[in-house]
Amino acid sequence: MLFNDYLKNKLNNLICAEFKAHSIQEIPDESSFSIEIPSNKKFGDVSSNIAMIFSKKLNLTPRELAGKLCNQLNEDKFIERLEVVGPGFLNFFFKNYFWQNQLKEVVRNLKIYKYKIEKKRICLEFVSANPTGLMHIGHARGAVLGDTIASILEEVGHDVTREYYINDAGEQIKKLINTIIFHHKNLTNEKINDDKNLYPGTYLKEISDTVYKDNSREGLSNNIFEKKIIDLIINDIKKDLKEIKVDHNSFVSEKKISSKENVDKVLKRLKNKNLIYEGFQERPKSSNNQNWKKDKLLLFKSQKLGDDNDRALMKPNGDLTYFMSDIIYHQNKIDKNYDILLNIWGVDHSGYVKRLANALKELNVKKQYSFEVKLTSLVNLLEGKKIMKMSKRDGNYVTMREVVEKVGSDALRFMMISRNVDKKIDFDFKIIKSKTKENPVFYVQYAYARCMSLIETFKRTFDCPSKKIDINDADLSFLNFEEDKVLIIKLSNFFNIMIASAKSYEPHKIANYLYDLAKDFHAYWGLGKLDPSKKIISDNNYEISFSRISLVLVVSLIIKKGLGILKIDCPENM
RNA sequence: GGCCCCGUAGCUCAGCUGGAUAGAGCAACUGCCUUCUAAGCAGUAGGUCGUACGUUCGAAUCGUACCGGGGUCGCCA
Repeated sequence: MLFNDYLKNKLNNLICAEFKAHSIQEIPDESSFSIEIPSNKKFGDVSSNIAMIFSKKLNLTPRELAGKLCNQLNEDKFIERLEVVGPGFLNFFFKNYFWQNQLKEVVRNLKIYKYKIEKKRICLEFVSANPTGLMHIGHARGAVLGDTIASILEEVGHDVTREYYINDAGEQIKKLINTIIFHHKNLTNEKINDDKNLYPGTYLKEISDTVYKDNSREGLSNNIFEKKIIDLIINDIKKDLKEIKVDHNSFVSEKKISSKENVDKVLKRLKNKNLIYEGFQERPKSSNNQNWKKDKLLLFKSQKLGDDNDRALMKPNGDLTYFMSDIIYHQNKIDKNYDILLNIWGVDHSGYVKRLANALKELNVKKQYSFEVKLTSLVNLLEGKKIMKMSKRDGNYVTMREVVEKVGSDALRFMMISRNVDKKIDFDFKIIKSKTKENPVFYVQYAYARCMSLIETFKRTFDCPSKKIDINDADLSFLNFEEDKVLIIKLSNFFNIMIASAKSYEPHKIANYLYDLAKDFHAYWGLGKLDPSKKIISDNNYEISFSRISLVLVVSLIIKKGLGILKIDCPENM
């Protein structure tokens, strides 16, 4: 059993017994106390705050309870030493063979580890870039983040749908179609500028050419013409997503889901809740819509729920607002009985989250579900210290495609999740292309390659080129140095990182862990430089070499597993 | 102005959701290449965790207020 599970069980049982002895009915919450790896070695290999958590309930001081637990644990065959320290910490020092054995546990668990989670059905919506142009670097962040979160959630055992919501309705599509038609009719090569209310850029010119070349516009209904254009763009987006290994298994069309039937259904429910009315709104300050008229329209009583304003559901011309179709879309997900609706949106949608959450809550008072949104911050493209200008005005922004061509999928993916969502990312081409420690992708991959190289050297040295390194054949009792232990503890903590990452929807925890592990491993490797007796492969001692190479093997397995979840390659040599 | 996010070393960021002496990378300085991959390793230096109260055994972490920075407040999506 892995150390965390072992201690958790053990401590939990003891606490349960204490509760019983004190005639306390309730069952102690296993998740309320911690099993952690202290940053300071002095505080043990592992430490727990359990006594401080439960002492009050048991009417003891933390140190008293800790002492009691300590006495009962002292017989444990794996524990070398156990201390009660400070306010009541329990600090565990395990025997070496316990840690040596953990290495085998890690390998065993790599395939079969059962994460302790309650399995949920999760609908994860991400990317959902509008089909009006190619993806840019900001989209890439949402794409990689969403895809990676999905992989992590699946790894720990959830059931995840990766969904792309295609915004194929509304004003922007009209603008798109107008742009396509403009290009076709534009024989004099007139430029698009702001006041034309069209999308700038050469990309849509190409789309226009393709649409009109393949199939004459004649004979196509407006609907089919429109669909053809959107399909072309969506296919380009899909192609780009494939390049960075992002794959959705569900595409939902806004147009389709906003059927009259669905609209009526939602409106009826809102009406029953007395949340809609017909009224007027002031012209918004920021709107540059020249066609704006003060008109009667259907409104949602958002103010009642703490919003600044009531919000439009239907435009005067009968079209749905984005808000309305989004309610329908999310209602649809709730009706499909997902436990969790998780959305990855750009941070510019922040003001919109509460509004939608409120509407959904009102519509689903009795329903169990949770609605969560991760808002991704900006990405700056840098070349050294210089920020590359993203000129949106003329439509010539740096596309994700170009970035991938320059740095590859691995580097892009790693960078995009290396930071918490609410921090901006400086995507520096200079760093990302460098082969140094400063470039985290490289550093981790290099650690893996170094492991592979060591394993090869081991086989060469002991003349067993076809040998398969099996940790069960190794005598791990040679792994007695403090440095061995540090690495082993790190490795046996992998599954805890995974679950923490899944719980908080934060892939950067895994990225950071892998960087840390790589660092520890490189340090381990470096020991041989300072002290030849600590070389991983010592020419004259097969047994010691074999045990150390087993440790190296597990490092490589964990890196491979971790990078695999992040969908990043592990080159065998670099 | 309302709401959301951020403020940790000179710079870019972690900090395991309340734990013990706050950690990495870069930049600076010092060692280590007849090499188990120097594309690397070891070491030195660098901090009033924006400020002030509060919550408790204990706060970078939770709460409130303020200061500073960003985002957002459409009949765009």
